Amino acid sequence: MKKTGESKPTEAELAILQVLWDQGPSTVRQVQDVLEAERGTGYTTTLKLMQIMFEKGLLKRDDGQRSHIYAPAVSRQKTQRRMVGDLLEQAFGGSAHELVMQALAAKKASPEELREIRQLVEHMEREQR
Amino acid sequence: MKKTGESKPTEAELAILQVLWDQGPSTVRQVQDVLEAERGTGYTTTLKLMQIMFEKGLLKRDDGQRSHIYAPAVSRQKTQRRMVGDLLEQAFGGSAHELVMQALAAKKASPEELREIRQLVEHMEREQR
DNA sequence: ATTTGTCAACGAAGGTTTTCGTATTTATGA
DNA sequence: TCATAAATACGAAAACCTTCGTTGACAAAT
Repeated sequence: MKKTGESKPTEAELAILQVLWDQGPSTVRQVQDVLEAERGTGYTTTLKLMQIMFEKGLLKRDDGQRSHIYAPAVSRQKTQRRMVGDLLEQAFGGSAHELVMQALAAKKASPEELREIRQLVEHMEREQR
Repeated sequence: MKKTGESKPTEAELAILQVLWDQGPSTVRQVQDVLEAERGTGYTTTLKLMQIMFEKGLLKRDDGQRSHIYAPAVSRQKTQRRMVGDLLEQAFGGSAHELVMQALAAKKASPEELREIRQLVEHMEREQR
């Protein structure tokens, strides 16, 4: 088993991970440019956060260059799954059914999305025999 | 429009809300008895938290009695919806499809649950015409 | 009336997250 | 070489969350 980032990312950390997941390995500046626009974060704030995340094992980094290149050390999938799992326990008492209901209510899903979701569920039902 | 609790509950606050949603209006002592067993929380800790939640508008209270009676000021549904909505934006970039997938992966849903979810989706698909 | 127990109130401490100011380092080019 | 720009490093402050010790009020039992 591999030992990756244990702690669950905070809100600000998650915003950084999103950028890195979307854009791939990036410098602090590149991440900050996005965050500046999105949330008005200052440069040193982003830098410090990314340094802490590196120490926590949430990010990897290549400091061979003048500007260090940061990359996620945790996968989007695993992080998402963990966060959903936490929410499921904390707010829904483990009822996936309830969570899905609220998710669909929170965001009007498009017909395409609904179809995808239905097919996913059907697939899981078939697999479960 | 009614102006209810704006802020999103923290983890400890959510645990208190759960108890109140489940048991109905309760004294600090009644809430604490549950939390004591669940997370080993001390009495004054629970009290302080509930006082803060009252100030924030997360709880209502009736102080007519010797022991104040606290009740949720926010509904379980709305809170759940808000939290799912936040997670959807923060961690899934708004993709409900992705979220549902991870939710089902995080917790193996039972055949009954899967059936319920499928029927829910089918219902929504029909409604959308 | 005094004691005993329960409760709300208050304040403060410890931890974590987030932000930012300042200093230091490094590359570039005049 | 020196000035400048851009980046990292460092430390500390501000805000928030969580916990708990202590105090005073109140009620019931003695």
